[in-house]
Amino acid sequence: MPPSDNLQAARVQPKAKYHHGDLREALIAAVHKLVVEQGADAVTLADACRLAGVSTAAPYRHFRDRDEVLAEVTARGYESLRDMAAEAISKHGEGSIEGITAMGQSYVAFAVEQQGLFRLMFGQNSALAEMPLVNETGNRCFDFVIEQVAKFCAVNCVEGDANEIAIKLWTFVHGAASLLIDEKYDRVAGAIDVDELIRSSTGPLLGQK
Amino acid sequence: MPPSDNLQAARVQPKAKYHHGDLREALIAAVHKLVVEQGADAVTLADACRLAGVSTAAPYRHFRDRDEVLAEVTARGYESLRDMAAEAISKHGEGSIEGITAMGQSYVAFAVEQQGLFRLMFGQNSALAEMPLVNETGNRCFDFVIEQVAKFCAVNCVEGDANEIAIKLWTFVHGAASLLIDEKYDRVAGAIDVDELIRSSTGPLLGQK
DNA sequence: ACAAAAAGTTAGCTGAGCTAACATTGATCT
DNA sequence: AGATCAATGTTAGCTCAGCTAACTTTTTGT
Repeated sequence: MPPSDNLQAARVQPKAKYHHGDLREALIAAVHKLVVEQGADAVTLADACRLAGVSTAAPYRHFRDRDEVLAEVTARGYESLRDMAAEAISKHGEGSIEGITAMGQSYVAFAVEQQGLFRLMFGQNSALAEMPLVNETGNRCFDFVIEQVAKFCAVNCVEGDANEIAIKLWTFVHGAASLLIDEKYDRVAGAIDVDELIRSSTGPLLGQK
Repeated sequence: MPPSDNLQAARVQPKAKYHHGDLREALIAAVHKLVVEQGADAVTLADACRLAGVSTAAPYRHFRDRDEVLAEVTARGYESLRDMAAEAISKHGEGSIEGITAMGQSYVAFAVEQQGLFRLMFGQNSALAEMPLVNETGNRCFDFVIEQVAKFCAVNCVEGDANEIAIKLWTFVHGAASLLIDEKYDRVAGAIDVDELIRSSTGPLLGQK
């Protein structure tokens, strides 16, 4: 009898032939799903194999090890976060405070919707941190955010170093996202309106009244 | 031949007798050390046993499972963080902005000095999050921080809800600590003076000019 | 059509978490 | 003091995940 039919039943793409077709992508998709659902630590390559309907040795034809799959998932997370930020900006126009605020809110939304992935992207994993793929997509993502805030500062002639202000805003939003998904806010207050928290802090941090 | 003599050599307290004496504390100390050095995910109960000079089955006389040891380490982390905050406040006096700033800086210092522990305290571990020991010490820690900021607000008659302001400050400091230890700041700027970052943001977030 | 490369498989190793059964020791009770 | 018992060690062994080696099947290129 085949082991754990429940997982095999949830197979992303049923495998009729000996060769899967696109196991590499299927594994990335499966690991992404598991990361989002259970957090990276709990993710097992073996479970991903069951989802994809292949043996536990199959991944090693496509990836060096478990970390390499996680790296791919992480990199795509950065790209996705960047896309969300870009969308927020383009909706309100570059250089507008609404755009900056929306970008911050989208950052938090990403963290909430994909907790496990967010933590993977920002957590400690020395192996991942050293991979060029992860670093490059990460840099592209952060650069975009900083760049947008700097543009805002330029347009609005806010005093102070644009880069420094951008970093402050990022710091705040990142703190909000982290504390929110860690459920730490619950300990010191009732339900918190994080969107409002960000809205009311963006101004002061930008040096406005 | 005995396995991994290098770890046995580093044994916290050499075991001469059959009974260790205080294995419970020795294991907590060993796990703490390993958490700080390598991060919680990489910590192995087996390694802790080697440090303490006992067999890998010994811990189960004192702890239900690996998570219960981590819970103890986490709880002590909260206590330690609270102590650092209390020290910062008492050094500058309650209700002073210097005390609030110092508290924020001590928060960051704790994160930097004990990265792995900080991440354990604020990361995702559903099993730990449900343990009363962890929750209670965590609450005591956060309550203290919030309480001090609220006191500051009361003394200085700052407008706005004291609790809300406290949460904003905490958010900012937590974000700074997280991004700093994740080395994300490096990607968008040269060396950052986090102490200065906190100093220059505390005022605006407190609603001051 | 056939050889080579790509991409699967099974079997098996290591090492960690954990349990069960057994051994040793220190504490307690008479 | 000596016997007993609870506490706290140990060894052996189970499961399961990561990973490798050797083998098999399919696809691809000449």
